[in-house]
Amino acid sequence: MQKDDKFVKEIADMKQDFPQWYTDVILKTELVDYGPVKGTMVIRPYGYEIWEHIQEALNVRFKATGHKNAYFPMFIPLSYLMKEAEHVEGFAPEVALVTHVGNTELEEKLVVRPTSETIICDMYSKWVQSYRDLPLLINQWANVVRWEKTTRPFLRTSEFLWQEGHTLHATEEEAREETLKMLEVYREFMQNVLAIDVLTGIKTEKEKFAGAVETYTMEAMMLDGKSLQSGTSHYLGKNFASAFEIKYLDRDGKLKNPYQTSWGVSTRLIGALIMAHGDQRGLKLPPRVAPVQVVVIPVAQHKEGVIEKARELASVLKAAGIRVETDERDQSVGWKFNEWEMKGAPLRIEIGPRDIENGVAVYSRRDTHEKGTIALGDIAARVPELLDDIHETMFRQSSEFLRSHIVTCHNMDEFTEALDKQCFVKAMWCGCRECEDAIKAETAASARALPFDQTPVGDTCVYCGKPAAHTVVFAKSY
RNA sequence: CGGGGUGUAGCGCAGUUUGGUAGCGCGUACGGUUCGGGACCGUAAGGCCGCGAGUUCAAAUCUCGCCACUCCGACCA
Repeated sequence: MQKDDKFVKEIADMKQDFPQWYTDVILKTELVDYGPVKGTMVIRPYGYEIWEHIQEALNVRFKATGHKNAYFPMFIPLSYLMKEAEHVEGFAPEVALVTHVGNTELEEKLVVRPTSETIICDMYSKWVQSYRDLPLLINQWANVVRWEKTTRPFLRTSEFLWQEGHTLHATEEEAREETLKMLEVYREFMQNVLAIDVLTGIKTEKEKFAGAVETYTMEAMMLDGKSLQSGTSHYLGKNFASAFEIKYLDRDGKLKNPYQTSWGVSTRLIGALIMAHGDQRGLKLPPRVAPVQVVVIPVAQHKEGVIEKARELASVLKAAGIRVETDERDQSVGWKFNEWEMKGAPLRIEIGPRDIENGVAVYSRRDTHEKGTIALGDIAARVPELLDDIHETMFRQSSEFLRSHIVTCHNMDEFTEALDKQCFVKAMWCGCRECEDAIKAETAASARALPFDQTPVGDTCVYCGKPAAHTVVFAKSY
């Protein structure tokens, strides 16, 4: 009993300092471990399986939109990176350089890819000859390296896993359409797979991708009110195509540069779902990516027939296509309940002598902590329904949390007050870089997105009072 | 790169002020009793006290140097 209180308090303390809670919970639940090289992380099997489910769900969507997967090298000649001016400037400070092989200095230094636009464009320039080769729709799953100064597992690590799509199109219109289409693919994925509602919009000039004409973003709200850029889609125009001399012969017999897009999401998504759904008890994983969707816990498992019944239930569920695990470890049930709640399993099923006698099993939902019983014969039918309902409930909670934490502000007093209350700030902005920088310097909040819905929330810039041009959402971010 | 903090068992820490046998909790292994919300008893294994010099009869402890990690600021999926 005393131990229980101590544990609850321990978790409550974690929640007070949210970043600390985050770090503790992902280490305790064995999602990751720290790598020996500073800023790197080891993704352990439990965490990696979440990534695999994310990959599966995205690949289904990419196939549906006509994209094919491919793979490009990790090493990029330094000269490639230098070809697009803004791109070099943006990435140079954080690229890792390979200068030697053994004792021999390399003729041309190699960068470890921070992103693959350059090497992919180099290949595309060989592949594209005719308008018949367009559109070119390719995605790659890869690791990239960005040597950041401060790191946090999943949210920002020196190396991370991601997916990057790179497409070429004959017309600007089609490329712009592609950019928005992929943003929508991401948004729909966040809603229907990760159960996270997001704010979508356009990045300001200051925040956009180095080398892009326009960057679209989806921002997810973490439980402490901070924003996490969870995915981006860029319209690149001809910036890279002209730098890399990608040319095709059009119907009219003229050589032209195609229009380009790129878009990506990373293992940061795992960080997003932890920080957007977690609670005092630990992780709360959305059912569609949870490595263990249902955990079956035999109660009084030493008694005759209990383990057998638990295994039988699990095999029924497995046959119904559910990821299920029977926890037969020699621990008390209370211990197992707590551990699986901390690890975020969406649904728990308890089966003990009493239940067997009554012909039922007890379930407990991770999202609402609601408990109930299911007749043993209905398990295969009821559990999938419950998992779907858990997903819907989690998304609704996420959506309500986001929508109720966006505050419209007309002056800087309201602005700082809203930030203190851990909210996103919706305000007007004149569009100048000076105001954007000044707001960041004073409040630590950055412009996250110009929402698609540009309904004015005032007519003067919240900072300088000049006539305003944009509705912007500001927030502190990870 | 600027400012703080911490390095002692797998993890979390005490011990350092005032030098004198290397400790506690959790975890691990073995044996037993338990099991409907983090059970208990017993036994055991596990240490370059961050690294290097110095002072001393004697250093986790004092002195000097170095290193690593971490939090807060500037940069970022």
